Amino acid sequence: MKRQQPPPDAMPSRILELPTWLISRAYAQSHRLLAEGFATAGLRGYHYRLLAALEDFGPASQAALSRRTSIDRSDVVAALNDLAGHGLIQRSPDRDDRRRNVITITPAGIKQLRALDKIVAGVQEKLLAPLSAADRTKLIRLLGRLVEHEDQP
Amino acid sequence: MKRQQPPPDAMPSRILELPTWLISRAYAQSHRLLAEGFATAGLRGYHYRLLAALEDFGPASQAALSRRTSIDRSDVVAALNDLAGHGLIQRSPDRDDRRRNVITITPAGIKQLRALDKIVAGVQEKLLAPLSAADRTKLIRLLGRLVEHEDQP
DNA sequence: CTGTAAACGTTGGCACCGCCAACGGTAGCA
DNA sequence: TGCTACCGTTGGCGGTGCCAACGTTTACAG
Repeated sequence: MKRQQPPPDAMPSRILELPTWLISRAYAQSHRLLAEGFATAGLRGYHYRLLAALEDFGPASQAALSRRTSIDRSDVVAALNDLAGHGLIQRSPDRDDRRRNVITITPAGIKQLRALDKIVAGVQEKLLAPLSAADRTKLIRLLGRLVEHEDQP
Repeated sequence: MKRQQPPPDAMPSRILELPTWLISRAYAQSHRLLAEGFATAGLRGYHYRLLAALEDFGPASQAALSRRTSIDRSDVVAALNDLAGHGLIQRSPDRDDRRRNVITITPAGIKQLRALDKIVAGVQEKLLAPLSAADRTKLIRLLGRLVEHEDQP
């Protein structure tokens, strides 16, 4: 019985046990799953975040979207260009403040967002598959506490 | 009393509660801390992984290092170039197999690795600061179980 | 023994996410 | 009014992770 894929060599143990390493592995997995899912729609994580923010908060300026999604203003520009290209959002000048664009999600955008929501839910399921419901809750609580303290010096 | 930094707007809740989102936030934090630490030595995560593998397993070919660190062969080339430039490793042709280079960590490399180990340990501490010892153990176990199943179809 | 397959190092490229600097245009405020 | 801040946009950079292709060298099957 021969191994089909060459055996994955062991990493240095000092790294293998690091929390930072485990987190980076978990992130790699979740990123891979999400990217695969989003790619079926020709989109990426940024697009999902933006569409979700638009549905949750309604039409908004690009700067507001940047703040709400934690995506850099310049990256918002590019992602919105993509979304507009797919007809998922609409950009129009703000008549009350000529610095701004008002971004609106289109019906097609809402429809796409629904599909992405399903994909994202499926990814959570796949990612957490090895854990019981109780363990999932525990993990989420623990990660939440790590992340809460994000902006402390 | 005025806010020095503009208030961070809230993200869409559907995203804020996703395990994949929490993991990506945790990764961002740990990556930021590690990058800051490594940068003080002018190095990056790849370099640490390679030095650690060299110390743990002894001199090795680049392909072996690639497998042991899960860094792509082509990226190993570049990272080893950097390390050689800093005098932390030595590249020499393998006389028994002329396809290979033998990579050896230098005394300076070992010394640098010691410093990086300390930095990395400090980052674990900073990252896990919000958690009790028991919670840290729990988190590590849970993440370990997520990551174990990495290569399942 | 010979021809094919595999491994190796290297170059070059691409994607995603995140971040920063600078610009011209606009709005708000002292 | 003039200064400051905000806005959208362009262009760039870095870290991590991939993949394709190449010439060289080794290993293996016939």
